Amino acid sequence: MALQIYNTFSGEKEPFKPLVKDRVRMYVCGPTVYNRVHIGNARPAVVFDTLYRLLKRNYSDVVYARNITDIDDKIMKAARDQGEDIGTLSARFSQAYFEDMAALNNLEPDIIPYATQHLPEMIAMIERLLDKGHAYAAEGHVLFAVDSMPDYGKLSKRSLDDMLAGARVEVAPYKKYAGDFVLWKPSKDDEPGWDSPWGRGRPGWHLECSAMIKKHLGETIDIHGGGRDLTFPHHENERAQSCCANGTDFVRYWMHNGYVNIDGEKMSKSLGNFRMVNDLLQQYPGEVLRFALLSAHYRSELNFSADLLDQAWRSLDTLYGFLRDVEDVTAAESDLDGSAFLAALEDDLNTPVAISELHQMAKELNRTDESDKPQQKGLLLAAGEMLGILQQDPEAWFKQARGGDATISEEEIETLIAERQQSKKDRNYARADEIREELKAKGVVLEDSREGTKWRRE
RNA sequence: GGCUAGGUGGCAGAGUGGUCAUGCAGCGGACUGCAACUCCGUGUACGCCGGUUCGAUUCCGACCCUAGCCUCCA
Repeated sequence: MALQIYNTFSGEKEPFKPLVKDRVRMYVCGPTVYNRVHIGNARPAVVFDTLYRLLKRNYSDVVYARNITDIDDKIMKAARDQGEDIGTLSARFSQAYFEDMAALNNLEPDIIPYATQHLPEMIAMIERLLDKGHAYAAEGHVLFAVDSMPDYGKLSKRSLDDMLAGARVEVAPYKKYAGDFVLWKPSKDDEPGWDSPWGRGRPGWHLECSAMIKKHLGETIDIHGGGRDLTFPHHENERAQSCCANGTDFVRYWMHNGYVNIDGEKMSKSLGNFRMVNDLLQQYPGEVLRFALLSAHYRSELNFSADLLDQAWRSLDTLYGFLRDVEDVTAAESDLDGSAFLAALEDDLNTPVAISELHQMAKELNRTDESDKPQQKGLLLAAGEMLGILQQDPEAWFKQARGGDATISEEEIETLIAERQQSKKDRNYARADEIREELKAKGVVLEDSREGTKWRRE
């Protein structure tokens, strides 16, 4: 079955067809780098990374861009608070972001554009919008005139009247119309700014994505992704800018992931109920976090809890356990073509079902004849790679520290295991059991088998 | 107030007009010196009330509840 994608724009699942055969251009909104990211911010990165892996498998020419917003009022505030230059601050947090994303096994996007490196493109786009009558300058600002675009609001499915009726914000005096949004705003002398035809200032938030997409991916792209909360106003406004400036279709498939919730509430910086990726990484392997994020369909909300992470960890243990049993089997080159696993991913990235299929593949690997194991192992590893999991050495997986620091070293464990082997040989089972208990108390579980004793931390 | 999503077994989470999701946990059994791993077995799940239907968790309507967006936000 061919890839199906739910398109926010149409509100329906649609067959995916790239604009140009075998060529896919995808853009995902990245972070505003003024502090470390939380697990909710990580969700789109993991979801669209998984989609990227699938696209690369199915199409020969895929380009994935994920931006860094490095100019923004929040960055300015954070820099001021810390007596730091905005460039220094944003460089530090973009680096931290890359580290967090790498820990979650996200591949690097092909292009990582920075807003501050695209001021000329943004200014050019504003000029274009002014020329075409879609924008106007007022009091040092340039605003986009939303009523100049007939289908403004179509992406987020709301009418201007509805929005204004429910508006809770004061309307700035320089706006001709309450729904108009800023393309350019003036900077005070002590604020970062760039020279422009409208004076020294800085761009509005939505503009960077429009300008960078046009420059790096073209006027019409295939997929644009991000969190659900970006649908409005960010993506609606991006669409308005790009469609009006370029005069062509902007995005063919809009994709939005659901939120990560805590106790049924959206995780957000303003609510203060967020969990930083970096903090979680002190307690859980990145792979566990990734697995947890993929355990729900990307459009659903995902309730985040310690229980969820523990379940993810146990599930990965089971899968790695099967792989450990076939460590001496060389995996064959296996093709996922026609597999239920692939069909699940191609059905609007149904990762819960894909994971279910992964378990079935692992079971199959476990029960199949020796002669078929290389093939089955290859399949399982290939499927794991599509999801960005199961690529570690199984032994290393089980020996990694759990929940922070290891209280006993590998050498000490090996010594005790050797002593226990001897005790067993001497039929001193009391001592053997004592060692088992001692290790268990230190979070080490022993598994005897014909080949010897294996251990893992838990 | 306007608009948009949802409500599935202890937990997580798919899906479907009529046999089964799946995983984690639990329980029983096999295996094991004891364990662990693994294997086998195991649960009156689909918010509430009506309607359509031979049959609805799945379709339709009302109701209740939850979350989100309308303001920076993945």
